[in-house]
Amino acid sequence: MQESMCIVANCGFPRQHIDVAVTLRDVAARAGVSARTVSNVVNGFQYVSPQMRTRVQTALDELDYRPNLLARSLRQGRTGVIALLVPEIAVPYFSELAHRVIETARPYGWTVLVDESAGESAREREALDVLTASGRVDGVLFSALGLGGTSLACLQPKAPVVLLGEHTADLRFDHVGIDNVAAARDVVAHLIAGGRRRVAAIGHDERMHSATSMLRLNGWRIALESVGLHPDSDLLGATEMFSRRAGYDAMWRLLPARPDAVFCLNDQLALGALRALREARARVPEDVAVAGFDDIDEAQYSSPPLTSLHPDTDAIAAEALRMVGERIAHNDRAPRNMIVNHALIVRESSARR
Amino acid sequence: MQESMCIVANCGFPRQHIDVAVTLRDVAARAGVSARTVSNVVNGFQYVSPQMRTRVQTALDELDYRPNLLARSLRQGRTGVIALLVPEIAVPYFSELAHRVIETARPYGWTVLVDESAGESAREREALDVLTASGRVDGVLFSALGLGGTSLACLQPKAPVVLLGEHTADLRFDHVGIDNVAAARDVVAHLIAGGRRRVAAIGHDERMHSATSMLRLNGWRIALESVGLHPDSDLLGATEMFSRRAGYDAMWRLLPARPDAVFCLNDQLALGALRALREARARVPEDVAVAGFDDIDEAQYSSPPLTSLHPDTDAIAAEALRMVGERIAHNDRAPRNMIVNHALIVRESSARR
DNA sequence: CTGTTAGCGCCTTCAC
DNA sequence: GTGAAGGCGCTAACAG
Repeated sequence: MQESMCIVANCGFPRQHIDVAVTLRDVAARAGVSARTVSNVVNGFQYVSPQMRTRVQTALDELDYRPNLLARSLRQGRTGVIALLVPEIAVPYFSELAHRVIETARPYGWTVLVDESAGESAREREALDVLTASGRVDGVLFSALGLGGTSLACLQPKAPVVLLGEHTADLRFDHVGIDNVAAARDVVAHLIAGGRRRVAAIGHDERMHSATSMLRLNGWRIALESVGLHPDSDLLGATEMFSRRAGYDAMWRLLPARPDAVFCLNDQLALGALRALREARARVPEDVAVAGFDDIDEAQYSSPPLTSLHPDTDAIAAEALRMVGERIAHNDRAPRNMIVNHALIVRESSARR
Repeated sequence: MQESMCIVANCGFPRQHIDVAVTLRDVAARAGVSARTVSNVVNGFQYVSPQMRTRVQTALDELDYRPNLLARSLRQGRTGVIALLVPEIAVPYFSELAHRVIETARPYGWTVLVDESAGESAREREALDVLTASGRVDGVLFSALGLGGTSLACLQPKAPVVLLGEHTADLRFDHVGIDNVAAARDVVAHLIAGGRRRVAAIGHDERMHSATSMLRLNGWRIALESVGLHPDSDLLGATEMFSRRAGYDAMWRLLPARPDAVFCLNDQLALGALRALREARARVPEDVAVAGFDDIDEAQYSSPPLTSLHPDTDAIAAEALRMVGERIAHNDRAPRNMIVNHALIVRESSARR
C-alpha cells in the first residue's frame, strides 16, 4: 500500500485544527450568487445551469466548504443519525451487533450513535428519553435489559423505537429478534440427544426482569419435560450478570449437583463455566457437555470450541434498520413483531459421549 | 427489583411515538412569560424570582418540555458530543476501550459517537473529515490504523483530534498511548527469562503502515538482541489482520520453524495461535509459551489463561478525554505526547518450563 | 433557472 | 429580574 503524496509546505500548520468554518454564504459571496444556488449545487438539485454549476463548484473547492450538518438537521427535522442503545458495548454480543448495525447503516447514509445503559432501568429510561426528545437522532434501536414489559409499555418516546432481542408480544413497539424459547429448546434437545440426562442451566433467574432470560429458561424446561426429565431447581445456576465471571462462579456452585451437561444462557457464561470445569478437572465434553447462546466469535476459539446458538444477527440489524426507517417515514402502521432465523452450531464442547 | 407502577389508562396510545415537539415558546406562552425566562429556568440561571421559577417549572412539567439539543448546539457552537473513531468496534480491545470512553465521558456530560473505519485509510480520512467539519461533534478520539504518519501530518481537521495508541512523535496532534517498544520488550524479555530461546512473533509486518505493529516488532527484536539472540525472519509470522483467524493461520505456518515461544502482537492473534497449537498437539506452556498484547477480558478465560500486556486503558480514556476537552476550550498549546503505564500480566500460558 | 425571505429552536446581547 | 430582537447555518416557499 502506497501512502498518498502530500505537499509538505502546507503541513507545518501551527494550530492543531482550524477553527473558522466556511458557510454557504461565504461560498455564495465568492461565486457571486445567492446562497440558494450554492445549496442547490451542494445538494445536487436538478435545475442549475452547467456554467453556474461549475462556477459554484469552483468556489466550493477553493474554500473547501463542508455543510454544517447540525444546521441542516435542524432545518430539515431529520438528522440521519440512529442511536443504538445497549447494556454494555464491551459485551461481545453487543459489540458484534453494533458492528453489524454500523455496517448495515452505512449504505443508507445513516450514522450510528452507540450508547450504553449498564442494563439499569433508570439509565435505560433516561437514555431513551434524552435520545428521542433531543432531536439528535431520528430513531433508536433499543436492546432492553432492565426495563420489563410493563415499564416499556408506559414509555412515550418522541421518536421511533425498535426493540431488539426481546419478545413480549403485546407492546406498542416494533420488535425484531429470534424465537428465544424455540432456540433454547433446540439447544437443550441437542444435549439430551447426546445422551445427557442432568442438564443444568446457568443464567438470570426469573426474579430478574430480563424477558430474554425467562424465555430461554422456559425453553430449557420445555425441552426437559418433553422427554420426561425434571428441571430440578438444584440444576439451575442463578446469576446476576451475563459475564464470564458469573458463569465461572455459577459452575462451581453447580458441581455438587453433578450435571452431565450445562446450558448457558449466553456464551460468556459458558466460557466462564468452561474454565471452572477445567479447574475442577472435569472433562468437556466427556464428563460434562457445555452449550452457549449467541455464537460470538470467541466461541469458535475456546477450548474446546463451544457449541452455541447462532441468531441471525445480520438479519436483526437489517430488519431493525428497515423498520425504524419505515417508521421515520410514516408513523402510522401497527407495531410489528419480527422473528428472524436461528441455527444451532454444534462444536466439540457438546460432542456425544 | 420492583418495577415502577404505571397507570395503564395512559398507556394504550395508538401511535408508537409522539411527533409534535414542545418548544421553549410553547412553555413561555403557557406560563405567560417570555422565552428568555423559560430558558433561564431550564438552564438553572441564577437571577429568577422564586415564584417565577415555580410558575415556569409548572408549565415545563405540564407540557413535558425537552430542549432541542440540535438547536442548542447550533446556537452555542458546542454539541457535547465526542466521536470515537476505531477500526472495528467488534474487536475486543476497541469495544473495551469504547466502554471506558463512554463511562468516563458520562460524568462530564459528554455523549460519545462511535464510528468505524475498517482500518482503511480512505475511510479514516473520510470519517475524520465529516466528523470534524459537520459541527456534530466537538472533538474526535482517533485510533489510526490505515493512515500512517505522513498522511496524518497532512490532515487539517476542523475540530480537535486526539490520537490513541500510536506513537509517532513529530505530529501536530495530541496523542496518548503506552510505550509500545518498551512494552513489547517486557513481554519478550519475560519469555526469554522463562528459558525460551526461539521466540517467534505473530502480527503485521513492516510493509504494512501500522505504526503500532512496527513498534511492537521493534521491541521483540531489541529484547532478543539484548541477550544475543537473533530475530530470525522465519520466526516472524506476518499477518494481514489482527484476528483470531490470522493468528491461527500464522501459527500453523510457524510450526516448522519449531519456536518454543510466541509473542503475538495482540490477544486475538494469541487466541488463534493457542487453538492452532492445541490442534497440533503442542502443549502450552510446556512445549510452547504464548503471550499476547492488550489484556482483553477474554485472556483470563482462555485455555490456558493467556499472559498478556495490560495497557492502562482507563488512563488512556481519561487522558484522551481531558486532552480533547482542553483543546476544545482553547486551541493554543503545542501538541502533547502522553505515555501512560502498562503492566505485564503473567498467566499460565507462559509459565517457566 | 435564480434571488429574496422566512424560520427550524435555542441562547444571549441589549434595553427596561 | 424580565422582555424584545437577532442570529447560529441551512433549506424551502415564494417570487421573478
